[in-house]
Amino acid sequence: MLTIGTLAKKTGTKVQTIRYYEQIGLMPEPGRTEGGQRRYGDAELDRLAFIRHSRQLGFPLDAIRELLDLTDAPDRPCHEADEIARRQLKLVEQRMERLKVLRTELKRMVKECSGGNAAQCRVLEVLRDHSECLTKHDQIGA
Amino acid sequence: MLTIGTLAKKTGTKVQTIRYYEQIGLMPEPGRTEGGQRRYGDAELDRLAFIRHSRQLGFPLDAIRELLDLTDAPDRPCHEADEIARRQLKLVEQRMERLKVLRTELKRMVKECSGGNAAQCRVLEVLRDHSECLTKHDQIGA
DNA sequence: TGTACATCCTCTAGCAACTGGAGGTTCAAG
DNA sequence: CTTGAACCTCCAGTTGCTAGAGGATGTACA
Repeated sequence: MLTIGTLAKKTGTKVQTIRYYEQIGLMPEPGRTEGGQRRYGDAELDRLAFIRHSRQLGFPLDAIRELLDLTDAPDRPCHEADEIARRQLKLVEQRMERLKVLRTELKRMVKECSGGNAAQCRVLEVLRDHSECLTKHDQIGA
Repeated sequence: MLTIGTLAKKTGTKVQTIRYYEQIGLMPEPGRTEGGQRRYGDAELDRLAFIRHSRQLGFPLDAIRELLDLTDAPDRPCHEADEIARRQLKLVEQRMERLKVLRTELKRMVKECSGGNAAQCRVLEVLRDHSECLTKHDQIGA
């Protein structure tokens, strides 16, 4: 039986995060001691490790929820999990594409900076005037 | 004189976002009509365009605030803006590195999926067991 | 058995950067 | 003068946590 702190350490999660996962129904309500403290078993440890690993791979919690449903129903076809992973892969690739464009633009801005004062600053100038950009970058975020 | 809606259209911003920028002090409080509606001039249009473009390049609002301060003080040295851009460039490059690792892992997962049911699913298996990963990926998010 | 103190509990609020909706007012065209 | 699109304020929600207040519990050691 593990305390929440031990579980946290073993999975590299913060205690509050575990409670948060419980709150949103991603982790089950565990058993409690007489005094009301949570105690976890190996099943919960596995589940949390799964969640954390999926997060590290960038899966959003909703996707993880679906994946967990699949592990709970081992006879359902695999392609659903495959689908989710493919979706995530696509997302990652899209983000990389966008970042590539941004990197190019930023590199150019930094390179052209000749070190005068703000009035002649190329960085500020490029930001001021979108038309100076060599590439289109219309989506926000990264 | 522009209404908030026209300003929004011209800059590709949502109306609410403009009001939000005003609320957090990124945009100035504009003039109002007798009835209390906001009216904007060209200075505000330029400022908002600057903000939006910076956001498209991934700059966080805090950084944009600094950049705006610089454009307001044209005799300050340029290297501050340069610094901010460099910082952003570094961030973008870090994100790309992380995404690259994730992409590799996800690709492998998807490739190994042979299409049985969830019990034999490679995707789920890899997620279950971190030790199967070829690379380390310890940071969450992307 | 007592006590110290690390860890646990719940609850609330905050982060970034918006977005959406309710419920009501104003503006401009016809 | 009416109509209806666009405006107003205020509040709540998004994602995925994180931090803190204020108090209870569990365990090791004397």
